[in-house]
Amino acid sequence: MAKKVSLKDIAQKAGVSIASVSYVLTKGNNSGVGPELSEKIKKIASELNYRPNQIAKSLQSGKSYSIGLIVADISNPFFANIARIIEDQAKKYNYTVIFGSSDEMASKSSDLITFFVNRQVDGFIIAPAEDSLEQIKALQKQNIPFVLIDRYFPEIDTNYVATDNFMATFKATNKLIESGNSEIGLIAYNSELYHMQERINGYCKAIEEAGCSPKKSNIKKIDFSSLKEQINKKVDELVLSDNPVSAILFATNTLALYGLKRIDALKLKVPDDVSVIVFDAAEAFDFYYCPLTYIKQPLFEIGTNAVDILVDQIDKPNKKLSQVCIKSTLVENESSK
Amino acid sequence: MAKKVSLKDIAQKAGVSIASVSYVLTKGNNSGVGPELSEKIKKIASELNYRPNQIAKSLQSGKSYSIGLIVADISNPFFANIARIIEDQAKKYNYTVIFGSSDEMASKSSDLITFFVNRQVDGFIIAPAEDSLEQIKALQKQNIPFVLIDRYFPEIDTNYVATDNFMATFKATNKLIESGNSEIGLIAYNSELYHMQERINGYCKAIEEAGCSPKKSNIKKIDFSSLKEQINKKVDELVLSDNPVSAILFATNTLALYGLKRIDALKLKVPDDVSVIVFDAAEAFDFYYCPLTYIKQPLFEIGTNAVDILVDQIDKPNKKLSQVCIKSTLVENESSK
DNA sequence: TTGAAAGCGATACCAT
DNA sequence: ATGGTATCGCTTTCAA
Repeated sequence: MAKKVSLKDIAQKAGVSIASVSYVLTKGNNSGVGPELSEKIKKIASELNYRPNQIAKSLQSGKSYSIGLIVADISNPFFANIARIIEDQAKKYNYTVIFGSSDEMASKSSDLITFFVNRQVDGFIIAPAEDSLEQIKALQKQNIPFVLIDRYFPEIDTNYVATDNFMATFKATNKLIESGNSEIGLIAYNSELYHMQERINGYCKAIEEAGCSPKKSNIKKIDFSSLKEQINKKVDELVLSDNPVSAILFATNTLALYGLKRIDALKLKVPDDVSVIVFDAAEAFDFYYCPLTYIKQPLFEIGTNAVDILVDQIDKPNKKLSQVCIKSTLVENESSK
Repeated sequence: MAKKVSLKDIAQKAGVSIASVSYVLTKGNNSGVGPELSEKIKKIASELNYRPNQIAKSLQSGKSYSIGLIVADISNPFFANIARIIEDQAKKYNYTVIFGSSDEMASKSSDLITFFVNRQVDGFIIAPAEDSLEQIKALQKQNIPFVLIDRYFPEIDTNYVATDNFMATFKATNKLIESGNSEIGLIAYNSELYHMQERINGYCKAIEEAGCSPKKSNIKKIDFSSLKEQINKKVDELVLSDNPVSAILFATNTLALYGLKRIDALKLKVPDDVSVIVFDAAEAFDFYYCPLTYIKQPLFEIGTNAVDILVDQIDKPNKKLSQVCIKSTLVENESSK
């Protein structure tokens, strides 16, 4: 790699001090440096195609202008979309985004956080993995700015931006009840994460308000790590039991993707045999024969807010925490009839 | 942010020099430092929870251990999947990935490259945008290591990893011919990018070998920036003309996504009314009523090879260039019958 | 208006 | 075996 041009090179060529060059190049016109000298330096800098070394700047300033984004899996459309929004928003503040996927595993998440802290990121945007509470607390203790997205921990006070998961599934379940479904199944992840708990709670609350009590047998929980192995059995339990459900609410779009495949394989028709509502849209559903009713999360707002809050927190470390909860909307289609 | 622990802090607490601390912490046991002192330093370092400042290391070593990934759009599943593979592979070498989306625009691509160069990335993995040839040449001239993926420029000698686009569409078109289709349409992007040209060439070659000459009216080109505005008209021109095609080859999965929606809207059935082959798989096709024949790109190989080659190039700047072309496979399903 | 020099944190050469 | 010190590129204080 050809050696890079530094302030020193410019200073030598111009026959001035490094300091003067620095002044001109960073402060612009009102640098205190004389106009002719100023011009000369600018000219040489551009001739030499000078590019400031961001690393050196960072070492000196203590700011890297980079943020670490940790999600479950960057290849998951939900997170890929958020990543794009975060990228664009971060660029507005001149921040760079470095990313990592935790695969919902605390150990990977922990490694990533350490890795990124060593690289001196100025802050984090994190969709925290199961059992990562301690890591988040550690971040807090070290006063490293961060914003949680998608999920958060109600027991600790942090910045977060998420949707109102409880209301979202509450409304969705109500919709299914209104459509005349009495037995409604829920397929969720087997997780203590707050967003998942809230989705389950919203479902239960709606059932209760309808005067029933939520049945354990209608709530199926699937392990993150063995989705494909468990989903068929859980779907079967819901729709093939003695008292089968007439509707299913899927707590994420990945669950729905595989769940619907099973429903199709069983030759059951949506919505005639089973009504369906899905949490989150996905391109995959574009071609489903029955247009799906789904809960639409405010991705753009989540992403932009997260960046705004993080950057603000980085600039003003004593700012009070921001906890943003944004409503999702229920997009009604045929599948919930 | 609580001030970070530095070598100096450890040195002070241990009553030794910074140099000794550095030796112990970087060289391990055979550091030349006495065993007792060694232990003492290690103990204090871990007590203080010392984390080396990667920025300082980078400044000193001239290596940032980060690579810039520039794709068209990180939220596009194709690139999101590649990003994940690159992330995992980079981690094996202790590299961090920072990413940016060019939206297929040369201007954005150029900004990103500059931005990342300033941040001292050690190298790039780039899916080059239209008209970005000059930027790539500039990278070359500056001796900055990079590997192109997905597309490359045949007129310049660079590292690249791509699939054999020509063979892929050649075989796909042949398949459609074998299935008895005489008029075959191609929907591609209106782009000079090599991968797109090769996909078009492969199609033409297959038609020629079948003893026909490719008709201009059967080849439809769509602008990147106005896909949704143009696709319906192009599909219509293919299937509703006086001499309609009986099969369509889509040059990317995004084109197919919208093209198939149009075909459905026209009440045409796949494959009875129109046979279809798609370049690349996508979750979106999982639910298409007719299982689609598609060209499966070797994503994993492309991603891992790109990282391997880049890291090798960073370590050995004089190494000769690697140009890797990996076959895609045609996954045959109902839609091409 | 200009510049010398300290310092950011870590490494490595060269003394002792 | 241990440590002083120059160095990476840049910013900023202080002095001239």
